[in-house]
Amino acid sequence: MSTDAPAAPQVPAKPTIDGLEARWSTVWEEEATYRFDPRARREQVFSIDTPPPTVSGSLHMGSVFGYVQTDAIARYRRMRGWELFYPMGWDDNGLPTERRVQTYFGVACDPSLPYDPDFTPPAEPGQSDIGISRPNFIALCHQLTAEDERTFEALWRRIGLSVDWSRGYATIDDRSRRTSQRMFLRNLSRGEAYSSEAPTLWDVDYQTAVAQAEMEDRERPGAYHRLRFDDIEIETTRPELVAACVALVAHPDDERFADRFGTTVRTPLFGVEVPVLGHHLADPEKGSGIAMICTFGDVTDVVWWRELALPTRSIVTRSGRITETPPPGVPDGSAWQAIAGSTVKAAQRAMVELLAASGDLVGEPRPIIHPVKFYERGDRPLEIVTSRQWFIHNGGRDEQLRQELLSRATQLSWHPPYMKVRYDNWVNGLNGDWLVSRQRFFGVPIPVWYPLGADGEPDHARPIVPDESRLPIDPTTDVPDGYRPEQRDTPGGFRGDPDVMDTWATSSVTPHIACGWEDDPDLFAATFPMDLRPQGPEIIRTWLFATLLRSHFEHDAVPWQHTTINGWILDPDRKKMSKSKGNVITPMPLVEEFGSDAVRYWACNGRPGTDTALDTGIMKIGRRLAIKILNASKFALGRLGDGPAPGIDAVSEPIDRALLAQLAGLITAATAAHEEFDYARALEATEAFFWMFCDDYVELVKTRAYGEEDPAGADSARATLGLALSVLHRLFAPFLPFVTEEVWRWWQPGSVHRAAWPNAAELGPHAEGDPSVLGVAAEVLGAARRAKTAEKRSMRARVSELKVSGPPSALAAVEAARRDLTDAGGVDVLTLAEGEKLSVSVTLAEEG
RNA sequence: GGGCGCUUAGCUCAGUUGGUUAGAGCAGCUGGUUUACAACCAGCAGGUCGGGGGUUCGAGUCCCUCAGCGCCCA
Repeated sequence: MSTDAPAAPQVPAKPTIDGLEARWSTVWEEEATYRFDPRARREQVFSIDTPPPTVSGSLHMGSVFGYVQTDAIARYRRMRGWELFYPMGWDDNGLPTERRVQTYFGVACDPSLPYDPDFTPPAEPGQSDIGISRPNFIALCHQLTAEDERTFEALWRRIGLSVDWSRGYATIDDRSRRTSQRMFLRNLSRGEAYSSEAPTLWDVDYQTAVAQAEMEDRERPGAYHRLRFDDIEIETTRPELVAACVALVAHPDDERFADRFGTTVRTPLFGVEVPVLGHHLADPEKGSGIAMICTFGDVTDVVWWRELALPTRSIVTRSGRITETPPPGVPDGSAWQAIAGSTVKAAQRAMVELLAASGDLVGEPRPIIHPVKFYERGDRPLEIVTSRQWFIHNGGRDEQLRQELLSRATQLSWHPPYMKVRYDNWVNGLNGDWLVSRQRFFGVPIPVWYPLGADGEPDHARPIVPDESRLPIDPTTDVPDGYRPEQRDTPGGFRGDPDVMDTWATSSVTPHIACGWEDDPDLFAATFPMDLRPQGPEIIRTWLFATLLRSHFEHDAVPWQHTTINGWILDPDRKKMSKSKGNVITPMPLVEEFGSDAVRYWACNGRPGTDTALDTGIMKIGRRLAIKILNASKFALGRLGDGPAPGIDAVSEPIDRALLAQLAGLITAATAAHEEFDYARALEATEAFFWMFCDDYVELVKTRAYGEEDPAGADSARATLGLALSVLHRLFAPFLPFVTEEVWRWWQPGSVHRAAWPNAAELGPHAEGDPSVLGVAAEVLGAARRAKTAEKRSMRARVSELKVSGPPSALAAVEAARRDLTDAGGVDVLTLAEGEKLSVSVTLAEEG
């Protein structure tokens, strides 16, 4: 705060809220209002792990919603005196960017092509994608995300996020790649990361492995086919996998098959001998009670295959086609030739025809609707293929770790608390380790190489890791220490891991990227563990969980103290807003129509964690509120005269003391709400008080504040107006940063956003005073207004007599406010009489 | 199928340990403009708190149950 002597207010003749965004965001940038002071000590810092927006995603009101709520929290904490560490990152690595680049430019990445330094993308995407090299493709990813990031930053500045823009990062930049790779190597060295050749969920279109967290169920039509294996009939929805069958399985307690366990049967068409086995996961109620196990039809097959130690007969390739040659033990006969090389769908048709012809299909296929697993961004059902992948332990196969992670989450304060259940559900439902490798291009490379034996085969058990000082590296172009570039892919040489990491593997270290883990120890010590992680509910299972996991391993601690989970944004018809539904609404037109403060008002009206409909009606109210603040401030400051407002000692009138007592209650309530991260309640309380202040208090004291007859009474009113205005400006500042900055700078030094949060102690002894006088006076004034309205008279009509009856306390309050009441109500004669309840009778003067 | 949340005025929503006659804004209706604000002001009207049952002196609030909506997980 400045030490300048208070000066007379400088109020523009015709204030407006239009254009405030451009003016003040420029000033904030120049004055570095939101710049983090790195000299701050940890106990002074409030650090926020801001979600890096996916820049390739569409900008919509859902983005604005959560970020504005967090900004209101940040602004409150800053005014409370915390040094805010509030950086913003961009999530640009990963498949969304690849997809966007592909469609935007009409290109496709082909890693087999050489780099073309002269490549320029076509102005318009052509009929078919142009194949380009991996370096060319990545260059286009960088080019497009840079543009997207400029658009996002412009919106965030326009909407008034108090982010320190000097501390930005992108999840693909050097710092993020270094941090992400370093964390991976730490996981690897402690045995928390490992690679394994294993069946994994696989998207046949994107040709990449997919993690459990990226998978979703979709209802799809299918059919049960009843197939004969010798004398046993099984039911399956995937008859095309008969060739991949390795066993039949029934529940061990199922008496129907008691004498068959341990025997074998032959598969139809192929005649492969397979055992009949028992396993508790077989559901006696489902189909005929006995199922075929294939490698691999679904995740249960994988469990059976592993736990029953079955052989592997994979027939589905990474591209989603049946292999050209049959797996070991399966005859290459006419049945095989009918499906070899065809798509899974075509293979199913062919198999059903053959099975029907051979009589092994019993009856007609029975159509059903059943859940099928899809990659969340994919179009075809996931297959399960065997490939070498990297995993990180996550408790899915380790009960002790699972319990540790459940317990770790209890060290976090969840706002609202019930959101923690989603985390618990997720952790309890994990059924395997976290698959972090992806067979994609625009991501953080897995930072390892493999030594090649004399036969040219890689030794995956002994990966070569770089020294941390070399990070970030790209093992497909960088060379491990002790090797020469020519040794790449040669016997006795080395090979770089071609994969990149799951985008969440990098997003899960955003606290480390932002806080400068290992790069800037002082900054890290001042900001980590962070104070707050704000985020959406849909990424509790991914972002929140993975970040907690990494911090658990690396620091044996939670990465933040608090997490706030925002609600969904719904379209005006209360449907979830999402790109796929095509109901997204872009923010900029709304910001332009209503103003940033108004859009922020709407967002801050959404309760923490509560889904909120897009409602321009609320924005209109926000706009009116901002204008009202402008006008009321102009008026009240105008009443202060040519000099500064009188000090608190000038407050003497009971009604003024009552206003300040109520104001003290407001400060206490708003502060308590903010402490609970309940910005919406703080806004609601402040807004309600403000309208009362304008409609009742200001109306009552406006005449007295002129001060022509009673200088002491005028000073009391002016001092109170000044105090109330100062407090209200600050209480509104987290929500309406532009209009509050505007009015604050008419009469106060510095920025309202660096001003001290109001404290009831500022109001001195008045904070403890009797607030009731104002309420009684407002009630009496209301009676006079009602009478005038009932008579269809102007509010300026004179009241010839106002009779108030009521208990002594009420009469004392009316007496204390007598002059303000007669001024504001236009009352000629005010008489008091004792009575049971407060009642008012009004006699209006004759018209004319 | 399991979990979580929601259901209060025509609309959007508050309602914090159970406690006077259930609130706000918007929309509606009736009025009012010379002296901060018509992007304004004053006032009015509008609800068996989703249905049913229970606990209690007392239930929008706690318990059970049913229905509908939404989300997450199978």
